[in-house]
Amino acid sequence: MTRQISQYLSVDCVLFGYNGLELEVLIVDRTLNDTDSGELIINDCTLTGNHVYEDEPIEDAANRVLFDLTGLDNVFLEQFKTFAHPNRLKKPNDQLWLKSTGRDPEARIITVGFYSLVATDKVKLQWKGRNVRWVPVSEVGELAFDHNLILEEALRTLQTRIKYEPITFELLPDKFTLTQLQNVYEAIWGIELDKRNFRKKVARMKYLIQLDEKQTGVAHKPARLYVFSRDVYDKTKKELFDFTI
Amino acid sequence: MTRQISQYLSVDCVLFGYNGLELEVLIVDRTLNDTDSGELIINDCTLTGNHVYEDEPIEDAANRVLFDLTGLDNVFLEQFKTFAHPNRLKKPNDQLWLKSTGRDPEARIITVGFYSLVATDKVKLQWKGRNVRWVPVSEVGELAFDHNLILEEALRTLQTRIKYEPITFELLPDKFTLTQLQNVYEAIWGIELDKRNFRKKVARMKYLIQLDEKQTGVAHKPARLYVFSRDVYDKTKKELFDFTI
DNA sequence: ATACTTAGTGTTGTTTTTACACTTTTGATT
DNA sequence: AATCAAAAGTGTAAAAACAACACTAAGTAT
Repeated sequence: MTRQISQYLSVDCVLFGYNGLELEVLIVDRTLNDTDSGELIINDCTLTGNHVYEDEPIEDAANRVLFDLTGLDNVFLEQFKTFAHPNRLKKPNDQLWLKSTGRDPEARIITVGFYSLVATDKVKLQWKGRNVRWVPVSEVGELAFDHNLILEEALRTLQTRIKYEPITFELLPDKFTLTQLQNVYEAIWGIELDKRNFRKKVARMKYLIQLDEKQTGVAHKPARLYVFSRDVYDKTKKELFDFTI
Repeated sequence: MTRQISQYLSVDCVLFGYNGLELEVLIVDRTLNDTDSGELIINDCTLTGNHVYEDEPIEDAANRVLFDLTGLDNVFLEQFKTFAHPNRLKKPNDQLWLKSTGRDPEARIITVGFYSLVATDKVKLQWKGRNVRWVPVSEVGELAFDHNLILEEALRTLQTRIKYEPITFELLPDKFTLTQLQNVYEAIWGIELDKRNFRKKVARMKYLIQLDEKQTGVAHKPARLYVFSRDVYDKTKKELFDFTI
């Protein structure tokens, strides 16, 4: 009994990473060869998406995509928007892609957009033999389907969400320095922040725990390392859902 | 040529209103009679949702539901989450509903959740002869399908969103008093706010314009009326996307 | 005239924000 | 051993925002 694939529902995961310098997004190269001539007919880039099995919740499908890619479970993952425009897959190349995977090119395919944050150095990437690579968000070119739109919305969501929720450390190693943390905010917002004010602000966040450890192997004064404590965060969040408008 | 309905895609609109006292949500009573005996077999309540036409963007479908209900165009409307669990419509009553509208009860039906804010006194409600009524959110009982879950998520989204975006006046008449505005926040959050601090805070919001008008027909000191200026808001929003974490 | 009801207002102490520049600590180089 | 390079780490003062708190004003109803 093989598992049935939904013919009209898919998930796309906008997988954000951080290389110490820029915000990156995971891009898949997809090539399609003509079945007869073997000639290359399409060479497109896309976000990492996938089908959903008929009996599979969409959150599970998104997690499956992430697990297949990164080998990681428990990656930060959040649904942000659903894309269902009737013409979203009606460009000629889109239609070829659908046909090549046995889909009905007339069907209205709905995709639920998730975004995800991973520490790029935590993972060894692989995906079904396809070439996947990190691309700085600012250098992403034209993507197939409506994936440029999806990326744009995901980025907007991320930029807003980090104002109110401490999720940026998901892009960093478990132990990180305050400068690294500041760099993440700067990379996501594309602006510079004041170092002293930034540090005063994070000093108030009880869930950022200073360790008795320092950076090693750097050719300058080594920075102190910090970890994020989910326990402390959950506790303070429960105490204080900030109601002031 | 009749317009085709999508067999697997729907929208649900969580329509929030405010009665001057409590936050309310629009609920539809649905009854189903046995085709043979005419006997009432189901009497369920649901949120206001509908099918999506095959050639219709989901935003249009959601706006159509709102227009059919309220006669209003340009109502505040925002997509907040998509519900696609494979078992979301597998309860016995859900299956009866699907059959009664000619749907395949086996199909996996995806619903995109929108929420919407309307000033209840702006609208005369009607919906295809069905009984629709405002119910205080705190008094909503068991709903059919997964609509209790959808309502819960919509409310959570609303509670969060009003912290950062001025959308509360959508629940009020065009001209409103500061007390009314404060009451809306209190109703949505279920807490009380300090009147003086609240007024100091809104005084800083340049997009709340004080009119040279006062309330009439009240048996006490009449309050000044205010309007929301979208122009001013859009301008200040562009100037200041608040980057501080 | 009086009572009732909601509108509207100010102060003080505390916390947060913003703007801004120099010293410290390490490894690398000579 | 001395110097250099590079990033870490730190404080202050003025302005703004926040939090707690109670009385007077202005209109209708009787």
